[in-house]
Amino acid sequence: MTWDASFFARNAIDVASDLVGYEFEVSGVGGVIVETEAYLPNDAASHSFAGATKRNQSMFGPPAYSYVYLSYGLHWCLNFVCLPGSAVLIRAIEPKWGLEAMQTRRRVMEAKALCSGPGRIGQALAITRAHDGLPLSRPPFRLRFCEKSSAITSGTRVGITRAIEQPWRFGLKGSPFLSRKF
DNA sequence: CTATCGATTGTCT
DNA sequence: GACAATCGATAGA
Repeated sequence: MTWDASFFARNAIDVASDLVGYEFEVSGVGGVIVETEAYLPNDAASHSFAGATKRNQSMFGPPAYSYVYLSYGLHWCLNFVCLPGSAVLIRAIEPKWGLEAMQTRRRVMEAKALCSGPGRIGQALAITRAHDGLPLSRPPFRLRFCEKSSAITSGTRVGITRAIEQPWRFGLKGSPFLSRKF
């Protein structure tokens, strides 16, 4: 079982929910996606809300591509593009491959602190502007379906000031690698 | 444990 | 000039 571009050519809410449990890696470093958030067109908290700009152009490109942006001037965050103007933010990963590389890049040893947050993932997987607008189906990325190991939960999104009530954050129930509890 | 605050820079008003 | 899809350190309960 695997995925294709049509998997992402859907409502970002459905994609965000379905992505939890997938395995993802960048140049051999990664693990299981355990937390995601959906951002939609006409969503006041989405970078695409005010229309296409130089920064968010990837969000308006083809589905199944990456959208990487710099958060607070210092954290690179990774999204998977869905239908035009929508994307799924990858918020937490359960480390599985390349633990040593992650520990070196993050300067932390505990597995729970390596990828539990969008900025931490960016640092652990060495994501930069160079990873923006690339197809998820080809190196350095690798994304593959993985049988769900437990139930999916949902809740409100994190770190935003608008549309804060939307329950568009999804996660693996009970996972110790979440960025926050639900 | 929770709460607060500084860091740092691209982007938009 | 203001602000941001965050993190880590620190102070206090």
